[in-house]
Amino acid sequence: MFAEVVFPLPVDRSFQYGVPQTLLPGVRPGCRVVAPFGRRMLTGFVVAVVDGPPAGGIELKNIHEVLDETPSFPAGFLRFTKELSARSFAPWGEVLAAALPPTLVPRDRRKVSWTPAGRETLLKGALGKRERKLASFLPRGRSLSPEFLAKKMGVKSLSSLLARLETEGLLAVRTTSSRPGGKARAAGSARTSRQLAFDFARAAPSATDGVEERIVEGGSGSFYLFGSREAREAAYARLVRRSLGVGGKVLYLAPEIGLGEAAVVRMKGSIGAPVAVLHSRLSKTRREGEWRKLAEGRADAVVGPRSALLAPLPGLRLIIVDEESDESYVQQEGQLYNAVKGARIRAEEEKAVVVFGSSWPSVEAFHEARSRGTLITLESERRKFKCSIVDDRGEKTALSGVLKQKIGECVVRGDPVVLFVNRRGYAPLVLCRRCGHNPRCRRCDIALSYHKKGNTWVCHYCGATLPASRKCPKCGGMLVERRAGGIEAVEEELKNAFPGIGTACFDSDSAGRETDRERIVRNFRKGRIPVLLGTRLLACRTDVPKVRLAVVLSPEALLGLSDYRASQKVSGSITQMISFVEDDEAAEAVIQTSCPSDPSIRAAAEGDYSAFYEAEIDARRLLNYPPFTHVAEVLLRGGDLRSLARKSREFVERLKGGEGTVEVLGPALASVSRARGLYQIQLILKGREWDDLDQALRRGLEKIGIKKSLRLSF
DNA sequence: AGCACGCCGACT
DNA sequence: GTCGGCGTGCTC
Repeated sequence: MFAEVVFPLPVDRSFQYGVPQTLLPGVRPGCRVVAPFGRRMLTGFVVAVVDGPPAGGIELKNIHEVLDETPSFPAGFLRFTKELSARSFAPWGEVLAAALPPTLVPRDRRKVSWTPAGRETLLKGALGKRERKLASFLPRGRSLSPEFLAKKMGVKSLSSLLARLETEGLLAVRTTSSRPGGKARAAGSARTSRQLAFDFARAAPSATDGVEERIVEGGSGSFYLFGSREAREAAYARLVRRSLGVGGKVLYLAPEIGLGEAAVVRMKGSIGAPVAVLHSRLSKTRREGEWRKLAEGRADAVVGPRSALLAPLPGLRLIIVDEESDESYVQQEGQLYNAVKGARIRAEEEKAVVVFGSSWPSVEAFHEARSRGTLITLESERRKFKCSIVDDRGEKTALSGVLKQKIGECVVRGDPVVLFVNRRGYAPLVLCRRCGHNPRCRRCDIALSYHKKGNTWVCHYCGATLPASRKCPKCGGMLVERRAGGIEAVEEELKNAFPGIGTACFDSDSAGRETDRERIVRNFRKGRIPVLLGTRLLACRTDVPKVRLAVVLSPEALLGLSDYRASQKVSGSITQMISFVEDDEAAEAVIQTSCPSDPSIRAAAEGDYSAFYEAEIDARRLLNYPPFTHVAEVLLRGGDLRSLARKSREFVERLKGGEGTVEVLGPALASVSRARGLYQIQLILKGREWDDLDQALRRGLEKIGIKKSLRLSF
């Protein structure tokens, strides 16, 4: 018998192993195994078991150990992840590893430390330059990993140095396995679970009857719920209850961690279903606990952000993807898959119903739902609050006079105000008055922003921080901040206009940790902060009480030029931000912008999705963008611009050498041409059929030894 | 990812 | 002239 195994490595293929007699009954698809790979021992996953040896007569190694008594992954989950990995260009093994808590994917870790002999030699000063440098990063008595040390020392590889010192007996290399002693531990104590609870008192619309029917039948299906948050949640409640009623499990995806938690909290009431929560910020042990709870069937539902897509849910019947158009679901740098696409695949492979929902859908999804007849428009009352647009061209200050007056009225009345400023820090650009130079990040091709708090220059791309200076580093001239209000500048202006006013900033600088964020929201709720300022970080919170006045400053700043999704992004963000306003005739939202006549801003202000959709879908049709074509955005990265450029041309050559027509834009330097010390070259591929694009990408990426990230439309 | 093999610059 | 850097390629 032979096993096909995939490993959590950037290697997109499986490897065959022999199965020794002693392990025979235990090796089944979905099991975690330990197997020799090169000269290492790795944890991998059995994806198939076959009788005959593979053709080609390669000498096979044997599986070393089986870690599971019951497979970690059921057959349906394997099918789902295989398809997800193929469609995302992400190695299957990496996807499977991402589906497990890290504690269940043991890895050998090497640590080096000085031996007594090494320490002695070092003290005597009998070692060379290199060795002394190593010693400065590796204190006596410490054990550190070779990778960590190499990074600290700014070297690509330390292997030869370490190997030599080891053979000389000066350095000790210890290999530790994170593998726990025994097999899968016994089921943990059934800690009190969270209660999944929607508000059932609210009369839900019968619009979802068809969906409920499908859930009860137990087939797969896909639907789109279009409507306000309140209307959607009422509908979700019905669907969740129906699904649990027939013994089906529920997967509920929400955009951000904060949102996920808030959603759980809001599901108060009771239907007695234990809910697990999964997100990457949980501690390793918590994550394992929640994972086991689900795998062992002790929880009926899971709530979480994109990563919860891979939660174990035996008997899954319903997947809800709320805020479908949210960017956080999308496959981006460092992220393996698109969670919206993944939800659909999972529903297909595991015979579940997937329900997407939003009050401002992505045009792609809306178009698809409409043409397939799976769009469900939820009845919502006409919104009552007023929304106006203020033109800020010609204003000298960040807050226009009109705006200040409105804020003043609220402050006097004691009504809380929320103000969205989509720019961190104080000034987004610092310029030298004499030579025009502006300080830029050393590792990224972007201007540093000035942050008054801490008096620093910050790179908003890589997070690098430098002490700010008043003088130009180039010519010594005076530096001036370009007055284009960051959140700190707006706060300052507010304090000048309303001396003594209480404010707080909700952004990644002032509210980096979740505890800070909760404290700010709590204080705001209690009325201790009359005006709350926030970036997009605040926009995705759902635990902020509604206000009488919400202000959106410069939403056009979110417009990335040359991005076909810009209108979608801007209008979606505005919709999210103005939803902080109470739905009342006396409440108001104000959008202050330098593009007051932009159609997508206007549509969002008026809450008129169909106006936005009709205009946008026409534009997409005219310019051959999704949903009428498929687009892949490819970002290639490398430290050396020359070889990167050469490789990107090679990539294009290979793309073109096949059947099917694929339009290639680029290669061109990305808008941020250098990030974290790496140059970035961008390509955009368009294809009428997904298959054309898929095959072209496969041809291009084959054996291309290059750092890449993809963003695929679906 | 990590580890081995193979080719060019700064040291004995 | 070697040592030791890192680009390239492979791992059942």
